[in-house]
Amino acid sequence: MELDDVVDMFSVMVKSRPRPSIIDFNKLLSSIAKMKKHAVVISLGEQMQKLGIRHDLYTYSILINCFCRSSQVSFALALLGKMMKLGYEPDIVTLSSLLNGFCHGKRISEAVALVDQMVEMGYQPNTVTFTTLIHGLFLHNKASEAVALVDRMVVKGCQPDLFTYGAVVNGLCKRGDIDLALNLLKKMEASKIEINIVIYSTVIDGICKHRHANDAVNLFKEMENKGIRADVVTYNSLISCFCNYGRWSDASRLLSDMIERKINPNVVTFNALIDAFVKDGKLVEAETLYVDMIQRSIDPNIFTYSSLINGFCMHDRLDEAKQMFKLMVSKGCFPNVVTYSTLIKGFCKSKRVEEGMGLFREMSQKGLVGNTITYNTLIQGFFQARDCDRAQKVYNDMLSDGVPPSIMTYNILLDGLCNNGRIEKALVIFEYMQKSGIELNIVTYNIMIEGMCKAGKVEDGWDLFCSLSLNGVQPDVITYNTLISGLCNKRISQEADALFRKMKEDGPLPDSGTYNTLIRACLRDGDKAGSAELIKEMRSCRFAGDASTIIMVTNMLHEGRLDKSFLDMLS
DNA sequence: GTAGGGTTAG
Repeated sequence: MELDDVVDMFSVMVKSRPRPSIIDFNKLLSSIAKMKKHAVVISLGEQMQKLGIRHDLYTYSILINCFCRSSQVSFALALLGKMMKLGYEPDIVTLSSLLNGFCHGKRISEAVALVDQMVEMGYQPNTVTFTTLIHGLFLHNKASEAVALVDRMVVKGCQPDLFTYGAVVNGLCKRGDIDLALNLLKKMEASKIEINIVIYSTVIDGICKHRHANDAVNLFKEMENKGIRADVVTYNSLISCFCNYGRWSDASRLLSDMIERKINPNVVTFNALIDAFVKDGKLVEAETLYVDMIQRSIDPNIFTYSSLINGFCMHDRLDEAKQMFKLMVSKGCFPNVVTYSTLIKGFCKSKRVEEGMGLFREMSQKGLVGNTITYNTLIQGFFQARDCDRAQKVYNDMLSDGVPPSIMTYNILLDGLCNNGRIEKALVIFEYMQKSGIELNIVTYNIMIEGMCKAGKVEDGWDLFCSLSLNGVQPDVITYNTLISGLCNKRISQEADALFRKMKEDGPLPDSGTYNTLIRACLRDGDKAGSAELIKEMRSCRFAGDASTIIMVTNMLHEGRLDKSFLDMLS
């Protein structure tokens, strides 16, 4: 039955005489609660009150549960007080509802206290009570308390059931505590609780995400040897895991394996494969799978379309991306903020930021709210189009729309300003960031060091580099390369060499960029021996001359300033 | 007639 029908029935019941019993009203409220329409239940409860239809213990219990489910624990508590005044003693069910409310709100300490109070008041907590609290503890990142509670409930004579183990296993796997989860599987076997496929799939998925894929396959085999048959979800976890590691043949072997076993792949299976192919630049394969899934009568959904749109955008095939966008709408599958952001990014990357902005307005008109990523994309788009003012305006809009900037937002701002010759403005923002305790990452510093070097302020870049360790940030290869390049361009070769030595002593490994920058600097200085030395070292690290170095050497060759052996050395 | 959990994909 639909919600409307049930509500209609309520009005009929209210008018009919004699009035139906409170039990009938409770049944009706309960059915609405099962549809998760908690607000409706609450409002019908109020109407009953006004019409003089007295609540009983069950009515209160249902209403308290609905208040808790809709994050209005304080109202639930008020109702509990009211019902107790009327002489109704709450039972374990009502109190467990309340417990659930505390757990889902930010009141985990009250949840813990409630269970203690229940015991003091002579209630015997059951598996539902404990499971609810365990779930709450995981929600609040208190995994060890949750695990300890499983043991404590056993001590209190309450055997964990499948629900309890499900909650714990899931909580542990999400955190990557795989060993603890595996221990629990053993415990379940010892206490003769049948481990079902969902529990196994949970653990297999956890291993996929936090351990080696082969370990997941081993558990998969172990499970099947015990006579528990994998289902599509189990396969989906493994397939997406293999895809993430680029193990295409393993993934497709699993796909044919499941088809052969008549475990039908579903939309999730195909989405995992399509998305992974797209991200790896294999758009043709992704499109083939898309055709394949349609042939199997599996309907693409918003994930499928968004992945394919992303694929077209990555290859700058914006017309096809837009076509796919229109297609999904025509199929009744409506784009969300991710779909729009993907498309907006495609347009921005293609220097068509105005069209990106148009899409942003379109999505806002449809009631979709841009998130941090959406705004970041547009800000970056305007900077790339050298329109600092519009970029700045989008940033201001972001703040006034209440969307929180991330460190990525700031990095985009700093980078955009630096690249558009507005280093002074970037410095103001950078100082603001330092003062307001925003956690800067190495990318932030790299942007500023590069900006300073480009603006001819290599000394400032050097100072900033020296401040890194004070701020607890490790320089990476880009930091070194940027500063080395800045020093070379300023013809401060000795400092550049010193930095290169420091890098080799206690920094990240030099890469091709490091060597090429130094080699070009040597050549500019006319230091043939030094550059030959560096080239030798670079080659021994299996790097080769890059385009700018080769062009430079070729030019010098033509000018007769170098002999041909130099070019040969480079590659 | 009232309470709890768990798996996959952007």
